[in-house]
Amino acid sequence: MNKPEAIAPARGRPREFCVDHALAQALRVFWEKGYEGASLTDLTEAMGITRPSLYAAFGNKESLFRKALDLYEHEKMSYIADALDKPTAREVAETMLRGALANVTGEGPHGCLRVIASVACGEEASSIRCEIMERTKAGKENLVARFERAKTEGDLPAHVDPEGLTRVLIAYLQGISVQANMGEPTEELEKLIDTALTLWPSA
Amino acid sequence: MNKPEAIAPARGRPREFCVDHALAQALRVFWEKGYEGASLTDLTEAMGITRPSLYAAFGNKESLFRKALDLYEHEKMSYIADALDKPTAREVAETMLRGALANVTGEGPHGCLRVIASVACGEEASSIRCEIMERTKAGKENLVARFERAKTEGDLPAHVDPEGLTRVLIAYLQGISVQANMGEPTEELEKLIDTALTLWPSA
DNA sequence: CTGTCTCTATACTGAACGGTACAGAAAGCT
DNA sequence: AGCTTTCTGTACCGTTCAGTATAGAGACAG
Repeated sequence: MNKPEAIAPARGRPREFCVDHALAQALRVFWEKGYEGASLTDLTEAMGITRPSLYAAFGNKESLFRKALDLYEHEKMSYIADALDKPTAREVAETMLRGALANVTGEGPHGCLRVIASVACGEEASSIRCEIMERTKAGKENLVARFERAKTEGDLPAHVDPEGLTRVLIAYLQGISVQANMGEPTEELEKLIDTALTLWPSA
Repeated sequence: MNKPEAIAPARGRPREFCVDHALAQALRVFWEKGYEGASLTDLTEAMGITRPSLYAAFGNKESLFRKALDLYEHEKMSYIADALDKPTAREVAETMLRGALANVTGEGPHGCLRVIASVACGEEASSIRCEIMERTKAGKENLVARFERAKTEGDLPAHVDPEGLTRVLIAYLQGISVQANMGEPTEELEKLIDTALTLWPSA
């Protein structure tokens, strides 16, 4: 659509706000309130811009959300890539769990944007739900492949089902998000993680 | 407030709809859309009554939701009481997990009303969220007590933390709800449960 | 300077929101 | 028959929703 646009030719009146900063503020609002719960008034007030500026810069509410979701995954879910690189399945799981806990109880709203947005969206925003489902499914398949590799490498027992184990791990992550969203303190969720790791299959 | 009202004295024009049936329809709408996602138009259309009738019979939207939540817990979450009566911790867990799966993938919308409503509600409906949090906390404490008993009875190993194990079990349930809500098929979630039971601590 | 381009700000659109006033309809009581 | 009581249906309240038309402000090219 756009050419590489090299260095912006800077024609016309220049924009008075920083797109990246505005997007970061929008992310925070979506994270707190979900997609449908975030009104344009909430968004524009947090972003410090007016509605026409928002529409000119980001298209519409849905495309703004998609950009915010990209930013979220890039900034807040980077622990997933780290986790997949760990040498053993147990370390993969532990890195995922502790990374998720830091994310959902650290700075920013409590809970995972993916879970909040997908559970909260009505049918009018079903394309949002589909988008999140697809991204979640892609992440799941990476984990299944990782645990299958772990089986061949002998750091998971032969009797475990990689698919089931992945769903268990994802359930932990979703449960942590839901409980953090309900305000459970970090220490309580650490107990959850410690117990989950106690249950984790040993080779 | 109301006296026991014995047999209704039946003064004035009688009501033309069945309150229980209307409440059941309201429950279905809240279950599909969450508290804020369910509009009065959605509700009255599904219930087959007009707005003034709804307000006369149920008070307002929030009190209608509370009554619907009562009905939901009584009708759809009865497996919890069954589970707590099982003789071993493993059977408690298995009954909870399979009961929850039947509930969130059976007839009716997919996912647990508690999870949907608590995650989806914005701050204007925070009293709803608080209500759900308290009910969830009460259920959690029952489970902790049950697992502590299981430890004294020797069907849980001494090293497990009942609190952590309860949070793990609740995370399973919440994860099942979130994944069912995303449309995952029953068989996939059975894999989750089977693996979770494989991991469950043995005495 | 004049044009042209792109941004900003005000003010608005029609629709949907939760909630209600009011008038009429249907029952029991006397 | 009235009279009272309670339900029903219509039509509305003010507010908020996502999205936009329009006018003006500010930067560049010529």
